[in-house]
Amino acid sequence: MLEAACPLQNHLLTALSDDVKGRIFSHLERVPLPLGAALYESGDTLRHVYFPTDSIVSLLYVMENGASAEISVVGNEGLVGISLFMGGESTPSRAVVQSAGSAFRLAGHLLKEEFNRHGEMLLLMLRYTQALITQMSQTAVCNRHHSIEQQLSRWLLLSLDRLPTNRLTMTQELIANMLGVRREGVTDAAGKLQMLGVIEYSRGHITVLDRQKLEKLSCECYAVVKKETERLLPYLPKTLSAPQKQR
Amino acid sequence: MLEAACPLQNHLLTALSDDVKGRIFSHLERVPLPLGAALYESGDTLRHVYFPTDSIVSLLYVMENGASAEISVVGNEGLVGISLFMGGESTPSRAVVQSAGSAFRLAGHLLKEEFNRHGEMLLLMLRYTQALITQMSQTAVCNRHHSIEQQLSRWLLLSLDRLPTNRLTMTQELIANMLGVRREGVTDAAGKLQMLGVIEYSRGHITVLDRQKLEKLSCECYAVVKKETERLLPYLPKTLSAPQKQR
DNA sequence: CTTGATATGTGCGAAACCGCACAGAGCGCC
DNA sequence: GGCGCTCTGTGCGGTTTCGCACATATCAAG
Repeated sequence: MLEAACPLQNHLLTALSDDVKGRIFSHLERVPLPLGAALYESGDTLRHVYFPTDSIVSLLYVMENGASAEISVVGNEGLVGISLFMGGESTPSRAVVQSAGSAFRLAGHLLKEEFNRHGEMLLLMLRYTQALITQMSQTAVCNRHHSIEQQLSRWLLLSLDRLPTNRLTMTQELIANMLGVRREGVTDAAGKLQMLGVIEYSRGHITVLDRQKLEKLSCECYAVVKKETERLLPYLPKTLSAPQKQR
Repeated sequence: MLEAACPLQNHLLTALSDDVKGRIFSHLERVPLPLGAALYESGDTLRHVYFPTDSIVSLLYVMENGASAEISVVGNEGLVGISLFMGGESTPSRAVVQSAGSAFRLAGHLLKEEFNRHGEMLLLMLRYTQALITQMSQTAVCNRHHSIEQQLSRWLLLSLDRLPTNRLTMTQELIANMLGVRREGVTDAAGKLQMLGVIEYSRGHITVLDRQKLEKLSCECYAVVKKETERLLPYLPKTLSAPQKQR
């Protein structure tokens, strides 16, 4: 399991040329990301960007009354902290570790330095940002039009794509917070999926048994985002889940 | 009404230095935007960016079954077509004129040329893009958590901020399409707002009578986006609605 | 094995929203 | 002035989701 310690597990880092890697990689610092940790809070001035390897980070907005909603999700296909190079240095959202693991972080000024060379780093970051925008847009659509069951399916697929296994460590309560719905609603939807033999779960662990069925149960939102992301970032591995996953 | 013909009515264009204006302005082409016109469809390769002056453009996603949802809205504070400089050249969304008026358009290659000088145009575009991201995020949150009445209020405020008057030309049917809800739901909500003396409407025209009340009836989403936009783009006029509007 | 904490299951009434059907109201046009 | 189109109002049953209360199940630690 040394892989988890390799920056190349992050697709964006892999996509960089040797030239850029030479300048950047020695400054990458591996940080463990425990479940629930906040990489930044709403309004925080960012000091680092994070490139997840085997972890997943949720960007979510927390309302005044405490309710929350996930805006987008970032795993080894992306990075956390786009506002650093977009110019704002902060956002009204919160970044929370949804699946424990590691990430490599880079000091903000070093990222900006590389970004301001106006080479491939800039191109890569902007294309990734557009992919992220697509995901956020589709989240808005999904929140408007689709059932909890469809949204849960989409959410499971998003997580699955960013993990090396079929097994998520995640309580229904936490999923409910991400989706911005009641825990009971998630229990219902998960119960149906289990009944259909698509997933299997118990006390904070969910195993996806039939990915194809899950994709059918999900709404079009998942496919739209996936397709657009592959178009925007074609040099990234298609799906890291391509090889058979162990159950 | 010569103002409508001036590029300086667009806040982004105004914010550019004389240097950049000198290079850009002679290539700006004024185009009328009639209600309902589509500046681009899902997947279209963009050829121009549009800087609205007195028009409003909605970015929305149309689902396979025909239902739709507004992702964000662009008026004289922004531009339509960010995917041109973000690198994708297209998006899965659709840009539709929500309020008739004019815009100035610029050929895509000229915008990219200026963008690739890596000067203020780049900084400005990226900051605007971050503001747009905030708006999209908040749309997702709003779709999840808030009532039609709150969302209608927010939507009216967003439109109001981008118009020179208090009067919108807009049927409830169209608003329903934007919000992704039933027309009857909008009728109900609008009826309540009228009852409260906040708005007045008839056959495709809505007049906002009491903006303050409207802000109170709206959810926090409007204020969050507005505040963040002002932070990101401080050189833009605070609110173009500052001077008294005629009724 | 017991206890306690956490995770999940279930039931029930209330609310919001939907889909549909149709009635009325305002406006343009002949 | 009347016809026809569009826009708005209203009612009704059905579904989804919510909020709350509480029951049950699983796991870890003593």
